[in-house]
Amino acid sequence: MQAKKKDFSEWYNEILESAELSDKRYPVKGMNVWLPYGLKAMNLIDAATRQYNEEAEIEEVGFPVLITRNQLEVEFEHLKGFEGQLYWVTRTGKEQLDIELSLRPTSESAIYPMFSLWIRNHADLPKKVFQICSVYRYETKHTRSFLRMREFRFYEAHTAHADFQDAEKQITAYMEIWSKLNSLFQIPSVINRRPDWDKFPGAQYSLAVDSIMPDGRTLQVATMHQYGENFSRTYDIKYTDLNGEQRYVSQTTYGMSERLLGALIGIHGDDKGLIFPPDIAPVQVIVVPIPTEKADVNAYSKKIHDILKSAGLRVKLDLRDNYTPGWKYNYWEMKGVPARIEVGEREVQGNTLTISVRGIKGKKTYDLMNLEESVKKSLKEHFSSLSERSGKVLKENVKEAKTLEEMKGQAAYFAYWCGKRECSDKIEAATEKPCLGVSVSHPGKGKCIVCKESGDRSMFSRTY
RNA sequence: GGGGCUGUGGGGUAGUUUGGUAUCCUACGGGCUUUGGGAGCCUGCGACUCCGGUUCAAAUCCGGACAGCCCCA
Repeated sequence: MQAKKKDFSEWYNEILESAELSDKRYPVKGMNVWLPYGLKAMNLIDAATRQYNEEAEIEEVGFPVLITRNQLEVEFEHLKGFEGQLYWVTRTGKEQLDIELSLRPTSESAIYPMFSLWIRNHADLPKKVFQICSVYRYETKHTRSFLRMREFRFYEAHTAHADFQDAEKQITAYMEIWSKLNSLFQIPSVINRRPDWDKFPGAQYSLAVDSIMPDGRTLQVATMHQYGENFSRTYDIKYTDLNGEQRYVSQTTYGMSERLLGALIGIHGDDKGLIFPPDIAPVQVIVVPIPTEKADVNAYSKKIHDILKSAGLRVKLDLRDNYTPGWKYNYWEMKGVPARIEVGEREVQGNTLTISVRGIKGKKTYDLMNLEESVKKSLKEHFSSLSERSGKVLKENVKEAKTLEEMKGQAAYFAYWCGKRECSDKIEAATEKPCLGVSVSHPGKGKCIVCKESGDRSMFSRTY
């Protein structure tokens, strides 16, 4: 396998294939096949998302993939943002369709006409829904597994509120959801408020979670948008307030995608392969027997497996006899399994188990009596070493810059910026790093790095 | 959006300049043997991206499509 630091891009491509996450040989550009192991990881991300949305009282819904031309052809800047990227269904096997249908690039235009029917009076508000679905964007010529696809798994929440203040509270709630999710993921990231010229089409403002990849580029993994009344005026979403007056709702949305998985792979992996955080690992514990004639290691391994399984852990027993134990160690390390239990003659005779934790050197021996707690302790050790490493990525790859010269390195940079496009253009021209906006998660005040007027700590980096 | 490079068994490749029998590694199937950090031997299966052109003859030369990678905007 390619060393991760030497050629991140090559490493990333290789690991997707050898860890059997995704098969990119499918003959349609930008559309890959989800393999079982990759899909399991993605489904675990789904599960966490579902849980936190439910806790935030956002209800899951499922909207159709097709959107009529009428729904889309509302005169509105939102659509202009996607115009060139739409896939159209224009005919059936035999005839042209009277009303052409588009594959959703995102679901505002699918959901909001329904909001307009559902929302009648103040008692219907706030209305909060989300869905997990595939979306379709015919955009880039440079596609990349999980990071830039023409079909990709999308998480989108849409809310409607009685007034702007309530909608603003929702943005805060989104940040809490992200923070819960990232307490599982440990993705080093910065939240930035996108410059006006780079916000989502139709939004009043957009906040983005930019994750930092090991090569110093950033990857946008989540966005939260304040729509205000921009969409409700277009899609006629009104309610009757307490005074009997008709009012437009204020709306918000957040979006995330399979990029989350791409970010997890990119951030945590090493030269041996993947490293999954325990909550996202399709297999948390692998049990590898070491065959010998002197003890029944398989029965002992099976016992360990069964105990852990009934304790609710995702555990697997590798009984294949055509591979050596050493081969299996490498294989499951490459697959990113957090903990490995080795069972040989010594363990059986001593009633012990040997645990090796991915990403930590050495092995530890525990008494079989303490099986469950030893494994859980090992998973905790795994998680804290993983989050320590990811904290270092943030420190090493996001630097404070006082001059343009300092911003020319291979990293992402914080610099003070006055907010004028003229200044950010100058920065980009000099450093090849576009402006990601004023940092919300790492705020600060100082003089603009270009014009010396007062400014805010802002982020600049090359992006994926 | 502009430019460059590349498509050979499942994966990685030699062969392409100079047209003529397609190489090796790995994976996979079968068999024997082995197993405390990627074992060994025997044996077997399997490929020139697609469409068109040039030619007695095309993996090789030409054109296009599709796909992948890289750089720039």
